[in-house]
Amino acid sequence: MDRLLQGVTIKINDKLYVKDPESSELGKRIIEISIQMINEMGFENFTFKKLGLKIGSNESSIYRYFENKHKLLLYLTSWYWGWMEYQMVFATNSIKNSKEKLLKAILIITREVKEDSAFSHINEVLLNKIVINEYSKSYLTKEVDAENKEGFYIIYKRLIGRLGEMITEVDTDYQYPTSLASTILENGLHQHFLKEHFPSLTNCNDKVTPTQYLTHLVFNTLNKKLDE
Amino acid sequence: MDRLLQGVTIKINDKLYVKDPESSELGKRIIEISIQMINEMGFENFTFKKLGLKIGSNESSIYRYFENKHKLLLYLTSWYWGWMEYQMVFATNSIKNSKEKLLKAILIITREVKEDSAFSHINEVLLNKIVINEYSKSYLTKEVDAENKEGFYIIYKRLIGRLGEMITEVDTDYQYPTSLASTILENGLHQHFLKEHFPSLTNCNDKVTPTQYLTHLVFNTLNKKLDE
DNA sequence: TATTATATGATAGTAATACTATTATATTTG
DNA sequence: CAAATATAATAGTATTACTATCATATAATA
Repeated sequence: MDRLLQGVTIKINDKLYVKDPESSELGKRIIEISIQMINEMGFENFTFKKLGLKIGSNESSIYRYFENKHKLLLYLTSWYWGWMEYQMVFATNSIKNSKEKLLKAILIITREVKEDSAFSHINEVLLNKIVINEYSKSYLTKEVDAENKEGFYIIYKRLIGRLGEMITEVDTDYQYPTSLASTILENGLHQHFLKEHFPSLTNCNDKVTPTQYLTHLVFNTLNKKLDE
Repeated sequence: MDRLLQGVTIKINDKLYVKDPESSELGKRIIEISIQMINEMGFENFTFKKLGLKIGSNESSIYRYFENKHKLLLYLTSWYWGWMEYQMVFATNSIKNSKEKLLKAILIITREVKEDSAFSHINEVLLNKIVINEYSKSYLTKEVDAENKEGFYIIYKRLIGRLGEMITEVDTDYQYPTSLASTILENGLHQHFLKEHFPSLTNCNDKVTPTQYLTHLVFNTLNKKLDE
């Protein structure tokens, strides 16, 4: 899995950056260190000035890569969903059985990322945490419709589309495949958040994963038990 | 329903305000107009200065009621969840049948608020929209654990607790009642958001409500069909 | 009625944020 | 070697998120 990633690059909407951060060392450092910093201090407290200070570069140089930190967040989260999509497609492609396929997809999407692939400047473990804690902020804005039109969320939408299709393959009669796909993605993140900060609001814990909960939810809803 | 609300007040954690906004005309205006403004411009663009300007009061006077806009958001959303809890408890109390009870609870929690009760300065229709668009921001912060300890989320937690109990009453063997309760609350809001901004990511629309989707999800998961 | 709290308003000020603009310098490429 | 390009340094602006101080209006009490 990891090795195969070497040759793969995730294509991000080029309106999200001024200059492609993949095109230079500084750009890559911006990505690498911003992931660390957003994790440590949270998106609200993170600023380009602080980032510049930490990477020993200038604030103005960072603005040559990203218009503002909101676009940077969109860039990072797009990368994450692109990476998820790649993994999901790759891992499910060869699976013939539609239930097994969906099962695998849910696993990939809702599991906690525990290992950094170490093949790029992007730390997927930290990025997963960023997505859990900050992703909603990228669309819960007054600009969401305009940005949606610009295509800033296409990867996320494509991923949900694919997952929705897998759901339909398991149960053609199910009336809410797209909603359910959205629920899996979004509530997957949410259950991880609850586990960490509101343990009394979830049954997920050290033993029970969000994946288990959501898998159970999905397969019962589709009325197709795993052992059927 | 509405009439009964007249005598009921929702008790909010008093650490959320400096001075109780219910205790004065200015306080009530702060609440009333801030709900309007957060709706119009979004939480990020909303400031106490702008609020002061609009209500013909002084920025410094608003700070005498709320430390900052984050606390104001917590106050507003706490009120909302308290109002939801009241409605839910009131409407389900007399229902003996546990399935019907849960059905009703889900309806109340996930339906779109369409009418303002007009008995207070709080516009519940707008407040519902605020909760849909801004609630996550109240807990997706680095301060969440500290604020949770302060009890800023108790009403929300209590509501989920109650809903979780209702789920257990319907199916004692179900392993994830709390997670499912959280999913109903959170994904209820999310499906409303998707309906509005990402119609391609949901099956909810003018004809199909988030309530229908979630009701179907819950009762299938609990393996107890409504017509059983 | 005079005194005194209390609430609100007006003004000023600070540090930080989120940028934009300009100029200088270093590095790469043709 | 010249020219283009990337980055750094510095300065400056409007806005935000406050804090502090003082003035004034209104209400409560002696």
